[in-house]
Amino acid sequence: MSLTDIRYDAVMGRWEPDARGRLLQAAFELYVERGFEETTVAEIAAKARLTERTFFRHFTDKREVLFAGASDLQALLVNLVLNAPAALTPMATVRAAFIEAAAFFGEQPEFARQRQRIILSSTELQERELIKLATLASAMGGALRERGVKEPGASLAAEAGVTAFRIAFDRWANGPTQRELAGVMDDVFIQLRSITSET
Amino acid sequence: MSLTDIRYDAVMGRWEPDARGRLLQAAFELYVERGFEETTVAEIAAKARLTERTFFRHFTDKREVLFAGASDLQALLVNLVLNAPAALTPMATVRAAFIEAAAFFGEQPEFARQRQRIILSSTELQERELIKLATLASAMGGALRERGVKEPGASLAAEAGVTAFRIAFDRWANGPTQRELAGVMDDVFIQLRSITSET
DNA sequence: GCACCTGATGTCGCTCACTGACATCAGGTA
DNA sequence: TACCTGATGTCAGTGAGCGACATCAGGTGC
Repeated sequence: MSLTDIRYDAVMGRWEPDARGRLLQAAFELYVERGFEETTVAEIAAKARLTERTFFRHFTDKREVLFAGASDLQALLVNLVLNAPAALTPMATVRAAFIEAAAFFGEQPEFARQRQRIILSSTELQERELIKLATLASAMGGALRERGVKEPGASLAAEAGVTAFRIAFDRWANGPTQRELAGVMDDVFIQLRSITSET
Repeated sequence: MSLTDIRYDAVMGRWEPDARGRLLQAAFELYVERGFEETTVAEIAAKARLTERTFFRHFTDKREVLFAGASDLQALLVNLVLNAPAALTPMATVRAAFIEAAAFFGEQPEFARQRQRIILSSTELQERELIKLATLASAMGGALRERGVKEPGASLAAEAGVTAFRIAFDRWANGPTQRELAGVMDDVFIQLRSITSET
C-alpha cells in the first residue's frame, strides 16, 4: 500500500490536506512510470484528486514540479557564502559552500538520482535545470559582491563554482553509488583549478 | 521601403523564393517591434506570406528562429579546437578558439546586440540560449577529448571557456559600443585564471 | 447563534504552440 | 506525354496555460 492509497475521511476539513504535496508526489510517480512528456497535467491532477486548474495554482508549469527544492538550495548556498570566514578567497568561499551543501542531496541520494534521470530524459527539463543553475550562480555572485568581491570576479567565481558542481553532480548521479557527493565535488574543484591555471 | 516590401512577380517559380529567410526576417522584426511573447506564430507566417504550418516545417519551435546561427558557431569553434597547435594546453586551446571566433559576432554587432536584448526579455529564450551553450560546451569538450585531454579536464575546460565567453559577451553587448568583443573576452579569461587559482 | 468574510478549490471557455494526415501542383525526369 | 518529387496549403486535432466567476467550509465579529 502506497501513500496515495490513504483514503480521505469525512472527519477532516473541507478538502483533503496538503494539495501541493499530493501534486508533487503524483507528478513524480507519473514522470517515473510513463515519462515526463507522456504525462499530462490532467493525469497528475486526477491522481492527486484535484483539477488541472489547481495544479497550475501551485506550480507555474508542468516542469516546476521537479524544481520545488531549488529555492531552498539557493537560500542555503547564499547563506553559506555570506557567512563564510572573511579570510577566504572568492573561489574558496564558493567551493566550501558547495561542499557543505552536498548534504542537501546526500540525505536522499536515491531521490536525487531518479530525479536526475527524469531531467536527462527531456530537453525541456534540461533547459529548466540550466536556468535554475544560472539563477543560482547569479545569486551567489551577488552574495560574493556583498562580501566586497568586484566584477567580473564575483560572477566568474560563482559561475565556475556552479559548473564544477554540475559536473560533479552528474558524475555522482551516474557513477557508483558508494561514492560520496562531497568527495566527487572536491576532486572536480581541484581539477578545475589545475586546468584553468595552465595557460 | 524595407526588404519585405519587395513584391513577388509572376515570372518566378511556383513559390516566392527563400521561405526560410522570409520567416527569419519576419520573426526578428516582430520580436523587436512587439516583443517575443506578444508575437504569434500565425503573425510571423502571415508577415512572411506563408502559413503557420510552414513555419513549423522550417523551425522546430518559435524560439529556434533566434538560434539559427548556433550550429555554424559550434562547427567553427569545434574546428578551431581540433586544429589548434598541439602544444597548447586545453584551456589555452579553448581560449584561443573563442577569441578567434569573436569575429563571428563582430561582423554584425548591431544585430548581435539587438538579438541579445530580445533574449534577455524572455525567460523561455534564456532557457534556450543556455541549452545551446551547454551543447556547445559539450561539443568542445568532445573536441578536446579527441586531442587526448582526459575527463573531467576536457569538460571543465570547455565549460569554463563557455562561461567566460558568456560573461564577456554579456558585458560586450550591454557595454559601450566601441569596445571590441575579442578584447573583452581576453580580459575575462585572464580574470578567470586569477580567480580560480586563488585557493 | 447569526451574518459575513476569506481562501482554496472547482468550472468554463478561451488562446496559442505544435502535430499528423492528406491535398495541391509547378517543374523536372523518363 | 505521363509520372514523380518536394515545398506548400488545409484541416482537425491535443495539450499547456490563463482569466473570470462560482462554491462553500471554517473562522471572525458581534
